[in-house]
Parts: sequence; C-alpha cells; structure tokens
Amino acid sequence: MQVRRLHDWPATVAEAEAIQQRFRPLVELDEPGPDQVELVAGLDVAYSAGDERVTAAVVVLRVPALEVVERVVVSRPVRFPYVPGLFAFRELPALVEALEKLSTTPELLICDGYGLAHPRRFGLACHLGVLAGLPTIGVAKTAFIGTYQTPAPERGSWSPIMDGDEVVGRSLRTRSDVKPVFVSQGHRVGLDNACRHVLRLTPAYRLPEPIRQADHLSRTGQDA
DNA sequence: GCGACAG
DNA sequence: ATCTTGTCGC
Repeated sequence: MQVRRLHDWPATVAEAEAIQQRFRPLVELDEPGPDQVELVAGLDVAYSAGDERVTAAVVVLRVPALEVVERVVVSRPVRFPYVPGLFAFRELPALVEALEKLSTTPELLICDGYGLAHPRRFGLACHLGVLAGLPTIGVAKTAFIGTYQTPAPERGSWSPIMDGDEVVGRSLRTRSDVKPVFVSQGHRVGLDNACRHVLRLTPAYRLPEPIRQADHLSRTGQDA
C-alpha cells in the first residue's frame, strides 16, 4: 500500500516537536469511523543489539475470523533516541517501510502505543494514521499521561482517561481480572468505535490479536 | 525545583 | 524496549 511522505525524519528533539505541532491539525477525530471492517493490520516493533536496531512487523488479519492474510517484517538501524512523547520517531520509519511492502490495504490500523492521549495530542497512532490516511487506533500497555479510575474487573468495563477536563482515551478491560489496556483515538475513528473494535479483536488474550501477532513476529523475525 | 515519563 | 529463573495457576 501507499504511505504519504509528508515530511523528512527529524534529527533533533526540536525538529521532532515541530513536526508534531505542524501535523496535529490533520488528525480527524470527529467521525465515528468504520463499523465493520474486513482487513485489520496490527503493528509493533522490537529492539535488538542493545537498542541499535529496530524491527517492525505488520500482520494483516481478516475479520471476524482473525485469520492471517499477510505478514511483513522490516529491520533497520535506530536513528532517534527514546524520548517520552517522541518515540514515534524511533518506530515510524521502519513501520512505514513495512506498511509500504504490504500487497493488501487494510481498512484499520492498530498500533502499540498512544494516539490522542499524548502531551501534544499527536502520539504514534495519530501520526501513523495521518501518513497512511487510514483509520487508526492506539492501544498501549502502560499509563502515560492523564488520570483514570481502575475499571471493574469484568471484560468490557472501562473508565475515561482524563487530562484535565479532556477525555483523551479509555482504560479498557479486555479480559476479566487482567490488567486493563489503554485505548486512544488515532485517526478517523471515534472512541466508542475504537473500543468496540479492540474488544472484537481481543478474543483470548490481553492484547488485540493483530498487535499480539505483530509483537511476536517482530521478535522472532519469521512466522508466528 | 523535582520527579515521571508510550516503547 | 531489553536483561533474566523459577513459580503459581488454569
């Protein structure tokens, strides 16, 4: 599939922040987004050689069967330090490259990390969504910004993630009695819809199947 | 000013 | 993220 190249990759923190400020207005958050989708892609990256190489993986699944349609793995040198709020710049180059090698075009992207729930409202999921021009959802495993109440223990229960007066995402229980995940809007998907998709894609484990499989693939390099 | 801080 | 053994529980 095609991914728009809207800017060059930054070399400094100041450049990276400027890019986030500049492209944040392109994020679309008001539409409810797709209800039914057939092809969903999960994306994740793994680091190796002591933080010197990054391996990105994309796994496309067919919904609702969750059968694998396509897998892509890309490895390259890391070219940006880890800075909270800017970690998209470590992972995006490899993720974009992996997306471009896809022979199919998914209708929805699920990323490992945050979207709207970000210091400048432009986390990885927003950034990737804008570049790919596709509905995108962010699913993170640990807290970042904002505050939230622990959701009830049953699968499906949730509580809003608040940053001041703003709702920036949800802490969502994808499995009963298991630590919740953090869902936030990326691009062209409403928060309600995002959580519905995440639950539908999470039949057995804590993480949505597309991300879980991409995670596995990024570490092993080959078949899951 | 001091800590916390997606992966 | 990554470095790592054993261990509790379904």
